[in-house]
Amino acid sequence: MLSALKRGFIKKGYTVDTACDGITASYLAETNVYDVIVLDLNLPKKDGLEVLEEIRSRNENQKVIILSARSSVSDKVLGLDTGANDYMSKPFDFLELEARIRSLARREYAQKDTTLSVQGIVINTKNKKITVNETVINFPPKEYAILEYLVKNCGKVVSSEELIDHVWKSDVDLFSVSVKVHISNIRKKLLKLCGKEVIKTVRGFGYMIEKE
Amino acid sequence: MLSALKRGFIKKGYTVDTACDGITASYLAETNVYDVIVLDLNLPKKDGLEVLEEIRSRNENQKVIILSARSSVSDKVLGLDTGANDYMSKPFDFLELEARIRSLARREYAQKDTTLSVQGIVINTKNKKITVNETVINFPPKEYAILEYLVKNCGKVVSSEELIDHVWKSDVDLFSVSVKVHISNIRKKLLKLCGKEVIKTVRGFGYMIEKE
DNA sequence: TTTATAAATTAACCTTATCTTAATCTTTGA
DNA sequence: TCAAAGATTAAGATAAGGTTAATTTATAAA
Repeated sequence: MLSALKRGFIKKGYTVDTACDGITASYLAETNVYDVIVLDLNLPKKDGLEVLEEIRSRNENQKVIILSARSSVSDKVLGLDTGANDYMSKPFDFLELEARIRSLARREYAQKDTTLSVQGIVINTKNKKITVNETVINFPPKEYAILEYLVKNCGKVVSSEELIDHVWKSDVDLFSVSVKVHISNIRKKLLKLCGKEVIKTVRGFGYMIEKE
Repeated sequence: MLSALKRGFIKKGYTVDTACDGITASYLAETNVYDVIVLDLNLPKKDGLEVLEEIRSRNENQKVIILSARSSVSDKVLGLDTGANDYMSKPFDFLELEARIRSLARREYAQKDTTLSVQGIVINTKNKKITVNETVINFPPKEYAILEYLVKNCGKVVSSEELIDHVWKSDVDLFSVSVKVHISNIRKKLLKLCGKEVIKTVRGFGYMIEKE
């Protein structure tokens, strides 16, 4: 069934990783970023619910659909309460599974297509354009990514380390010096158009854009 | 069925609004903020899917579970693709519906709790702001960390060594003198706004903030 | 491929908030 | 009363963050 599902999803254009046992599943979930994880409960080596618990403890937002032969209400309730986002009992229909995956993934995708906005800054995440007071400014990639992350997390202090984690590729080893320079350059551009300091420094903690 | 569900959920401690037709449903969804909306597709006056589309266009993040007599795969796929987060076909089990609601609502709740508070001191761990009697004060990193630790452990005596362990990086070798100075500075600021000593000294043991 | 251009990073230097230390003063309990 | 624990103050040390300019790296055009 595993390979049949994989073939089916690849045909539909998805990128798929598979695991034959619980330990591999848990390892893959830890080391990769997935839109959705389809998790069979009946796994060798490590129980599916245990895998789910590990996934959930590591990442509150990971989307997980449980696939299980157990179809009783109590099994479903247990699965959902352990942290699954959805539960399908076998036998299931491929099209329904796909629709449920789409439904779970939609929100993440949808977010990418929307515009974010705060304090007069409007970010179109689709075409990567940033508008401030009707003026469209071109931000280079890193500056764009930093500003987008700050706007997405407005109202929260974001540390340099957090920025580096999210904006840079995971393999780079970078000093926060670079962040300072980028922040400085972003501020310069914003100040010209906003007339006020949008990015605040919270000394010792990081940077923040206030929520209105 | 509507009133039976309502009674059931209220008994479980949920707060529930109900609507008997599509127009009312759409209106309620527009004018209120709900953790989850359970939406029957077969509604008088306005079709459920139409209501769903309106909800979704207004709020990308609203959680919606469809409840429907139509149980074919194509109906489910249509419902989920229109923007539902989940789909249950009748007849359904109340406990399963509740578990699915919990599953959808879980994530929102998880994010909400970012403030600690005791004795009129409110600490927002997200933006690192400390509010005392409506006044926001800026605490430097060490002072902030010490106060946060004391508030987190209010009602318990915290020794200087414990503070050093938790507030300072593990590699520093520090005398407790520094803690004393920080405590003194924190007290000075709090006293100005509280009018009372919030941090008590327990001679020989450490410091404590009383639990109310 | 080479060249021109833009972008990212590093380095150097500056300012200043914050931290620590030491000296001194105050409180507490035997 | 008097040690010991704790509090306070102020001064020097430290580290966080900002800015500018130079260097390196990536990207696009010829």
